[in-house]
Amino acid sequence: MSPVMQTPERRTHRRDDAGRPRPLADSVLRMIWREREISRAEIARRAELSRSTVSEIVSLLLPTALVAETGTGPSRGGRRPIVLQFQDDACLILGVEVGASHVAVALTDLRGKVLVWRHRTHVVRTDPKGTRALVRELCDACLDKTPGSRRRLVGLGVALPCPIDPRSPERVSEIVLPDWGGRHGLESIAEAYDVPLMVDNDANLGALAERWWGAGRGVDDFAFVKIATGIGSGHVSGGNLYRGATGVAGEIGHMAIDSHGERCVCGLRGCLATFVGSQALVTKARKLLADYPGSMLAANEPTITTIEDAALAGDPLALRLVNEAAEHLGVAIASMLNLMNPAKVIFGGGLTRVGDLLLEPLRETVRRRTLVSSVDASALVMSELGPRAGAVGAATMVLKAALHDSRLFPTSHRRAEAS
Amino acid sequence: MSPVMQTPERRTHRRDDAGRPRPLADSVLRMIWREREISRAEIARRAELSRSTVSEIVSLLLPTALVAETGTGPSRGGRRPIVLQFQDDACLILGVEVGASHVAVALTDLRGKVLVWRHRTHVVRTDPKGTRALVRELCDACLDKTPGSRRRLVGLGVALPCPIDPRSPERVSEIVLPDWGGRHGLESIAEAYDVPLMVDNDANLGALAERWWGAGRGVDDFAFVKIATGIGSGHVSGGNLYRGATGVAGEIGHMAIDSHGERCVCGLRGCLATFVGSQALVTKARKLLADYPGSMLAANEPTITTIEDAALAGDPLALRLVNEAAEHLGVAIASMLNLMNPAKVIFGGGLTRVGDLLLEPLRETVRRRTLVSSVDASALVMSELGPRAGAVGAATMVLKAALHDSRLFPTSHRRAEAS
DNA sequence: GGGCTTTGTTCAGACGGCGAGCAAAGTATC
DNA sequence: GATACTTTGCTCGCCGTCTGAACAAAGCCC
Repeated sequence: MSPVMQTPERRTHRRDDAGRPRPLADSVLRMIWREREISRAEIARRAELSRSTVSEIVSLLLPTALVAETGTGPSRGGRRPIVLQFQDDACLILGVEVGASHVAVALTDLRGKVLVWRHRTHVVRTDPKGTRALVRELCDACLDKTPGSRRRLVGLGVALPCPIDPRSPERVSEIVLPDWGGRHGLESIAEAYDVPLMVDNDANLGALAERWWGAGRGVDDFAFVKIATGIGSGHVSGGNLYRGATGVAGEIGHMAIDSHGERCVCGLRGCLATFVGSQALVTKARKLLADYPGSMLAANEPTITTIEDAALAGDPLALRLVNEAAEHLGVAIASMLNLMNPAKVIFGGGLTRVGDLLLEPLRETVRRRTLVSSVDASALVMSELGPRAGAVGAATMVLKAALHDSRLFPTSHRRAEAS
Repeated sequence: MSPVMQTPERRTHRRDDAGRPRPLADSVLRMIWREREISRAEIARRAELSRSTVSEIVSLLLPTALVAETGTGPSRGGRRPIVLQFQDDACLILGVEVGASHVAVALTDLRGKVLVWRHRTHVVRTDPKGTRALVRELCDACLDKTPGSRRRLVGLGVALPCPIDPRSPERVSEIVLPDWGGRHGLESIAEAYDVPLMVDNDANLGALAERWWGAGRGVDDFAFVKIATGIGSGHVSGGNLYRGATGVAGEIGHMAIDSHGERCVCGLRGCLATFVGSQALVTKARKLLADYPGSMLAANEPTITTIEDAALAGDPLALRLVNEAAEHLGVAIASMLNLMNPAKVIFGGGLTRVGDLLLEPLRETVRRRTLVSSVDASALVMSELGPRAGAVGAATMVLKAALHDSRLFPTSHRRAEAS
């Protein structure tokens, strides 16, 4: 039962695993997914099940087309095993990222591979209606490029640029998105495709994407810090997303790192966001331009993109801005490490374009500022998924839900609508 | 499977619920515990089980003496139900708190009620051997006061004043307790009683105690902030303890709230602990004494206790110290709220003696400093368990483990040693 | 080729939980 | 007070799930 699922489940059942056909079938399916290729005997050994049970479960899995027999594997001193292979292309998932000023849609397979990608800038904050139409348009475009995709669609995942309370996932914050009327209103799109809709915050889904496909693979406790217009973080704890009481956990941008600093919109003084957000950097660049008359930034009105470009080109002013941002970010990260004790911190979002220019001074700051040294410098890394993290994470949320309740897969027993 | 259990489980089993007699028996037992008194039919309704299944499970539970039939309840329009009552006094638990400078032991029943309490100050940090002997002595004293207690003992829980990594619970931090040689060495005591040993950090166990018996009842996401020699926090998320990657989560005392502040032992500048810890308050009191010649604190060398007393008596200097501590604490709490989004914050430890003197300015600071207002002022409250939170929490850890695996209860099928 | 191992299947059986049915013991209605 | 109805707790047969034993097929090793 995903806390962020909006559409009701297709069948009712009483307890978490009861009423479901073959309680262990899903865990066997997940193992095949995880291992990609595995034999029945190997499943039995790893899951500590009897070979007869595994055999019976596999015979139920084969007709779903999610798993296929693909030849034989190497002998272990006896009969050669039949290789069972998870069919990554058996189904498709739509992952949508709605940012502050853009919409991106990824059509993925069951291994997180992006098959079709659509991206368009849009005034999301002020135009909810147009944004909804755009999401629909880009989703349709993705599906139309892939024959038969509607029939094989598992679900629609959406990353939104505001906190989502798992208890009422249809609501969006009226503070962050004042023109949206408190609702994202994307239900009709999922209904048009007859699939479940799931939504969550973009930082959470970025974290999820890194956990499954990126720098967070195999790491059960880490933080994903997204530096874009604002700064948000998603936290994975014990392998699962940490959401807090009302789903607004991860507002690392509003940690106070200097109680004498400037007042922030959130009410605190000296928030991290007042030092490191795009707007803060641009403002600071303007202020310092007088001291750096030869800077590349003097040519035009500075933007976050030109600052990044200048830093990569070695411009002293831009480098100073990045260095100071790293210093402030380091203080907040150090506090976060002491409080939440992740094993790793993954940085995503726009500013990560500058790569080690940001990361090196950041590592140095954190190294100087944590005695308990809950993480060493090597645990501060850049996102591996880059700008696609949000949309891929949205698709991953659907994949995760389906792998934990395989009845969500549209295999055989479901719809026969037109593709 | 508790992550902090040190002694191996009594029987081996393969999966979490497999190999265990009656998978649903423990959840029925927990329901009876939770409801105190309940009929078979009511259990069947709430757990969505058939009456026949419940009947059979109860017939297994009755011989354990954890549950007893105690008459009949009111009719609901038909035959009157037989009341099943959880027997809180069927077993006993030892909960130990080892503080920086004291040892306390509570012998509790299965409802967290403290039956015997022993407390003694001791130089814990510098005398590991004497501390271990003292723990043993106080435990023996508790057991000796209660006839037959050794036979009915479920386990030994210990709260330690340093982070505990669930993956190696026998280890203690060499930084926090340098004289202890990296190990707490309490295994032999549990072995002497032939019960499992479980250990965890004192802030975590304070949080657990408040969750089960205090201000955190029914709250699935909250933070417990312990203000004593240092400042630590325990976090409950989704009803369970949040431990982080290596069990050191909750070092709220080392959040940086002023990057220009004094350097802290931890490497950061302007840590909360440099403003609000006992030592910080005493130092500050000395510094300010010149400005407050009439202060009650001028009589003797100020200590944290005399400062608390003076504040309660209305002394201006002491009140100023408390107010400023509340202000700094408020900044850290606000940041923590933004990052972790608890529904409530519970304050424990020594400084809480001053009560609303601390809480009121704290609430005001937090109110001013959180726009997203993830908690309102009423969600900042004092501990309900006070100085016993640690020891009671240690016992609760054992109780929780036993209620999730009733084979830990020493009922019938176990030892017949001398009591 | 013979002995051994491994794989995957079949089949009888154990076990947990379920629903039907029933007696006991209550309430509601006349 | 008699009758009808409800609720409780138990017994019993049934079903689905998983298991172990047995077996054939297919490999390895000597």
